[in-house]
Amino acid sequence: MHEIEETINDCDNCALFSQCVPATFDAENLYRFSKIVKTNEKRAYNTDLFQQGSSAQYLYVVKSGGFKSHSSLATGSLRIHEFFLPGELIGLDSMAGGVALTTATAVEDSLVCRIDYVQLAGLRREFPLLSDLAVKMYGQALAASQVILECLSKPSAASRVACFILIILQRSEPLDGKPNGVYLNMPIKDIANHLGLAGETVSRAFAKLVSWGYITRNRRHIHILDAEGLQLCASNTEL
Amino acid sequence: MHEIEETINDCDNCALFSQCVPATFDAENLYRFSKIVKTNEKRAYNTDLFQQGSSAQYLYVVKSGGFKSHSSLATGSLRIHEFFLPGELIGLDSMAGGVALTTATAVEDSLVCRIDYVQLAGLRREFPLLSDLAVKMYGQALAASQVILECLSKPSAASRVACFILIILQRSEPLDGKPNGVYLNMPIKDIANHLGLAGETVSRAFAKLVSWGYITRNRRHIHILDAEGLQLCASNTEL
DNA sequence: CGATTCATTGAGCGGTATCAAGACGAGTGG
DNA sequence: CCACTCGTCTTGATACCGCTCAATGAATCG
Repeated sequence: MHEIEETINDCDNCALFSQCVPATFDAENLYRFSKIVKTNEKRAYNTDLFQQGSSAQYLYVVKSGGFKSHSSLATGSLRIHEFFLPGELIGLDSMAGGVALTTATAVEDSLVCRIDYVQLAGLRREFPLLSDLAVKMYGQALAASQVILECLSKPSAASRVACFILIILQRSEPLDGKPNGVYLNMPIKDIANHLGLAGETVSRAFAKLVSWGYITRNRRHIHILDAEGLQLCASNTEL
Repeated sequence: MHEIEETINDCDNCALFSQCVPATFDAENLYRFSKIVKTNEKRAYNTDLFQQGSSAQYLYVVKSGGFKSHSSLATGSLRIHEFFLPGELIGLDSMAGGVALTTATAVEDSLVCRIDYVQLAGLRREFPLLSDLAVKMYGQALAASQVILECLSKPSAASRVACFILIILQRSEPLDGKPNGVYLNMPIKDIANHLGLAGETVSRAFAKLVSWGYITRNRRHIHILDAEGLQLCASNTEL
């Protein structure tokens, strides 16, 4: 058994610990894990975590701030694939291939924890528990992807935006204590791109949701007044 | 070492073997793997592989035919999440939670191979190689999901349909030798639902693609004439 | 052949993209 | 403190596109 003090990171002191990867580890696993994690790397607003096409070496955990993943097509058009909130993993999709499928950019000043792919794979072979955890993480990522997909398939702009708010709310709930507040740390334009809409349409959709009494809004701060109504609006194919 | 003849399935004789899960296994692993696979289960058109909310026990590989996964929301609206072609895995997303997140239904008479989750997890703990394979499979599933997401975020119906054709083409290419032909084994209405469009709109989009000379079409058989043009159309945000 | 399901085609309407102009906030320098 | 500027966001007008509804056409099966 090793002393916690020997660890080179502060996972055991991290506010996100209970939501993070090593939450289920025993002391031995936690120690081994701590050796392959570089915690609290700082990334400034608008800087890239990694770039599309470059060799992917690390899995990241968002500790604070936020990121977006996007890819540019040959035509020059840019599409935003995902947003990453504190506690979420970035780089799962590139772990197998070793090549980054997207570019990840900080939408605000952020802190990340960095895990080496190769060392993680080594640890995974030693600790079956870690293999199960990987399956769980991937399953969650797939489920999250399906939720976004469902959101994208809605025909109405208001439905998509309502759905998007609920998604972010649900994903940010475990960490911030505020059950009815969401802070959208990305520009409206990025949300619009992500949802396959024009920025102006998203703006109007927000205005509708406010006028209907479902939410109040102050710049990027959203407060949910009527979660059920929002849910109804999100699931409604019409409107 | 065990004799191949002892295996209870015919993985070693399967036409899909080179594209399938056990392709990278050595004889020992293949033998062990064969013990937990039930091959060639028959599923008739329109029957469910599993249902949303039920306990998920098996991972499936599509051997022939095809499936769609869909979920029904409280409002009664139904959304089709994914289509599964021969050689692809169904049930990855439900492996961790043990509850089926979607319902999977055969879109034509099909054959599947069934793998028990629990036994697979046991094998995964024994054979590190299998753990790596799981990561690879999940990575592919995530990547596929992102591709679909990109397709959904396109504003134009023609773009979405063109993108969808290319996706199916790319995914069916490794198995059928036909590099420029696609058979869409699902009704147009299902494609429309999946793409967030109306059935009529998809029909018109097909007509456009035909009139522009990108494809020819005979019912559900699609023949690609100009893959580059189709690609251009798919990636074009306008049009 | 009639019955059913699926696919196409047309007419009208509503919603979203587009373009343009204006409002608001934050940061800067006088 | 105020003018200036830049980026982000909002608001308005118009054209286009896809949704809806309804009717027709095509294919499969009993």
